[in-house]
Amino acid sequence: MIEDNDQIPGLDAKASKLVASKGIFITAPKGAKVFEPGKKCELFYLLTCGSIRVQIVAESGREIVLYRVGPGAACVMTVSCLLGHSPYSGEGIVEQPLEGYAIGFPLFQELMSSSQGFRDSILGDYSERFIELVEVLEDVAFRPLESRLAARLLQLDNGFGIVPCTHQFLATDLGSAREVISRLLKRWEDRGLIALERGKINILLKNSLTNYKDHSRPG
Amino acid sequence: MIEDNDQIPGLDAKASKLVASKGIFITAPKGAKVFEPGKKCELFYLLTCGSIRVQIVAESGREIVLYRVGPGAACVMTVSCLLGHSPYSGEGIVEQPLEGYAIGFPLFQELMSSSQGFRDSILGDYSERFIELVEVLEDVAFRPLESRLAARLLQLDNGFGIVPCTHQFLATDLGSAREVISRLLKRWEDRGLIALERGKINILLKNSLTNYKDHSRPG
DNA sequence: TCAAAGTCGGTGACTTAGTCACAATATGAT
DNA sequence: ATCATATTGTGACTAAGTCACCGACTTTGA
Repeated sequence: MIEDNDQIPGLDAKASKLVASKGIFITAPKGAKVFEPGKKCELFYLLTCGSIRVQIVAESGREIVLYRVGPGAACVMTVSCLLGHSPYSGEGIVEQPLEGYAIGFPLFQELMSSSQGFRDSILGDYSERFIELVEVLEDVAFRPLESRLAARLLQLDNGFGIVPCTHQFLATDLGSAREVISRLLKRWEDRGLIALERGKINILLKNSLTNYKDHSRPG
Repeated sequence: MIEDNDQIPGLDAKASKLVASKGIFITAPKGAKVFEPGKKCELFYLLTCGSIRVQIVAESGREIVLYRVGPGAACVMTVSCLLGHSPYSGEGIVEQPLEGYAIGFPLFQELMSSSQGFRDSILGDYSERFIELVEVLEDVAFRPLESRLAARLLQLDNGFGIVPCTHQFLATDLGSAREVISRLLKRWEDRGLIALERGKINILLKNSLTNYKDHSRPG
């Protein structure tokens, strides 16, 4: 539970109090499914800690990550579904163990009309997520997979040229298929750019990877 | 110019007056480019008539339509760029000859803080466009082109089984390439589903097209 | 009315990406 | 050690996009 003098990230004192008193305190473990495609949307989430990964899923199992939600940020897909009374089109997976408050539509509306700060933050989140979503679409539709994979590897580099993740993780992250990622990585290994281990990728020639990355887009 | 007793679609009387007095009245012919990738965003548009097609463009020239803006609707990409002070990531093309008002950031903010109706309409537009954008992403990333093409043809059917458009139009609309569309159409023509003419497609077997459409997704 | 320029559609050859069906190997738990 | 599971490797195939053309039709202007 939240202390009296604590605040919920993204809310002012008054709104925090309202949510803490009328909302439902919730927790969820890593991997839990917060919502899924087709399900009706009835609750809005305000996180105090943890994070949720929001993604779309194909029948084939292929996934594309849309954005991630943490404390102080609103899940705009949830807002859209609440406002439009439409079912979810994506799924929300707990990535970091979660704590926060769930509120119903009436309380959500009360916050929207009473708190300028809440309104602004929702609008700001929409604004940012929208730009990002367009970027995801551009990447998926136009940018060569090779370039995106190189960019992601460099991004995930922990500073020592080591990327601790599976091929499946990368495939999901980029909205591709595991086999395709495996083949690209294998080709780079054959050329000496990287070294592959189970669950780990070692970057040997950072500069060459950067070339691949930039070949079709700055990142 | 707008009459005193007219209103700008989507705005209440007071806001209309404000925009009509402080905004710049603009017109643009079909095909005009309202904004383009990389350009700074400084004006917000309120249309009284006409429409704008908002799309992203690849280096190769391939395009994907994100949404269309008409009277009473806000161009959410413009809102995002205004709020985030970021450059446009897509381009806006006039599809139906345009009339309306352009307002600067200060006036936009004044409307946002003074008019509850304006705020609500912006938020509502975000909410709808967001859902639609996710749908576009799902289609482009997961749904077979054949299915999407069939759906679009049936959608464009004027009721007499005639679709008056070029292959290039369909390609742009679906975010594909002209040659690919031409080949799919040719195959359907060989099988007797459609008949092709220059700038026109005749649907012969509606039911078979519906099968293709539904083979991977309801529309 | 004729020719040039532009638009529209067709085609082959090639590359990239995704799908399907497996096999092989590594890891961890019991 | 053995079994279940997770991870990776591979071949064969299909779908989609790219590139480089060509030819056929339309519009326009001299």
